[in-house]
Amino acid sequence: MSDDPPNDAAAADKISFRDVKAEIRRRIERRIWGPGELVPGEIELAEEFGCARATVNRAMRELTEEGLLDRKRKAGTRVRITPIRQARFEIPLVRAEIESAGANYRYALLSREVLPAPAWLCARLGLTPGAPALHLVCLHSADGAPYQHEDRWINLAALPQAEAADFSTQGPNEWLVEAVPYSEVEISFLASAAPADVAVVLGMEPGEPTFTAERATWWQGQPITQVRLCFAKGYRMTTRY
Amino acid sequence: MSDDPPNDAAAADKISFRDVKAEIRRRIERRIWGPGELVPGEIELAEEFGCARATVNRAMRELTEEGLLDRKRKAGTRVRITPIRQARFEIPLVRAEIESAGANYRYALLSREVLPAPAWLCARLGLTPGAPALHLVCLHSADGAPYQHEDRWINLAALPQAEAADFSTQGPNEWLVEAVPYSEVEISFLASAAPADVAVVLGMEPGEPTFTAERATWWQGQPITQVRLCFAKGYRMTTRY
DNA sequence: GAGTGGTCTAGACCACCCT
DNA sequence: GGGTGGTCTAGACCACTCA
Repeated sequence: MSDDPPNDAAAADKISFRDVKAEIRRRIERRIWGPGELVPGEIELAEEFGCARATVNRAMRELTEEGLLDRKRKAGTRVRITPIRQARFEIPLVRAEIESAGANYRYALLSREVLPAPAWLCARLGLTPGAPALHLVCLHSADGAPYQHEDRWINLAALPQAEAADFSTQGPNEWLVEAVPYSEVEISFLASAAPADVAVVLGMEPGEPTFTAERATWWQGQPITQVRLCFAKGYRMTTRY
Repeated sequence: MSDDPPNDAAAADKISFRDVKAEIRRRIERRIWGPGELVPGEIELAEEFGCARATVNRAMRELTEEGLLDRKRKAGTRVRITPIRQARFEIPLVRAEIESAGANYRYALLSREVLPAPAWLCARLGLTPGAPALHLVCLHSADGAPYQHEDRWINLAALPQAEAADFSTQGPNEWLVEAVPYSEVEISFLASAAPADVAVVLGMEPGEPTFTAERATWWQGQPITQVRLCFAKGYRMTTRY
């Protein structure tokens, strides 16, 4: 009862945009504001909550980003009829993914060759036919168990220094992150049948389903690399929202 | 030459947080500010750009969210050593996904039964054993071709009105979005071998790889539904970032 | 045309946390 | 301890778009 400490929820010091956000979210979830319904304007809400309009604005802006609201000038703000469900996945380096699971990471280079880029790769990345490419095949393991098979092509025209790089101890992924960070990426996830060579390495039967990621990367419009990652049996990509 | 229209890029009216964001991003991409490096403080940048600190703040806050920067009070702002690569996927209703591809959507209910929830389901959702559940199997087609097989369980203890709902023309997904919007979701993606019944429906061989999503849903802490979605051959989930 | 959201500003206070 | 980011405020102007 002494003086009130600034820690508990009851202390109504100043309204944060988080408070506003939470309250608005509550009203949507409890259907106080039903789907498709027009919600009060920023000024009105600012008065109700006793805060500045900017505070309400930030709250509603973030809720819009999260797919709960739909805002239009003049028309006002509405609760989305169908909330946009979106999930965010982090795309970690394999090493980080394995180590953060508390397992021991190991990397092995299975093959390396310099070839003219095959036709499908040129089509995929927009390469000039016959451009020199570095083809790498690698295995990433967790606690000694195969975890991910990596089949990578690097455009040597754009990244000639890759030819001199030593990929026997460092994975191409980590090398590339250092050499060409902040690039533009297209990524796909699919289920594929493990080709024989991949299956052998991952300890599966050929044709068994393998969770697969395909990633193509550009840097300032220039094609850099394309990779197919096949995960060992039982892999799942999970998230909450 | 009359008066200057406010349309072209050269018109330097007022600095937007977008401008600041783009410029900072440019400096990071071009390694003017290298990985791990400390970048100037908000006040300094605000002076450089000739704008308010709040403007710089918003720019840097968003770049932090996008995984390019790392901010700590007192320590200042640094370029992330390894940028966090993250991808955002929208989780659309199948119907929307199919129709937005310009195809004709069709829905069919394959089976429906009320059962006590099986043990695995209770474990997954945290249900009391023996709770009544509605089990639905459906098929979603695009232009007459099978697209997605849906195997769903609904917790009737939480959603008794589901038992009376007519799922012969409307998919459970759409019904649930109306009945229980804004719920909490855990979703996984994996590659699985198509079970015989699924394979038949999707026109695949049993055991063939199928891209699979598993989704569990709660509402205010209460388990609502669990679904396994198997996609037809060739499905990919793609995004750019 | 007018109302709503979108953004910028200038100033202020605070919390956190490195040196 | 002090510097940095985090946030709120009050006011202002603008752009879009609906009626």
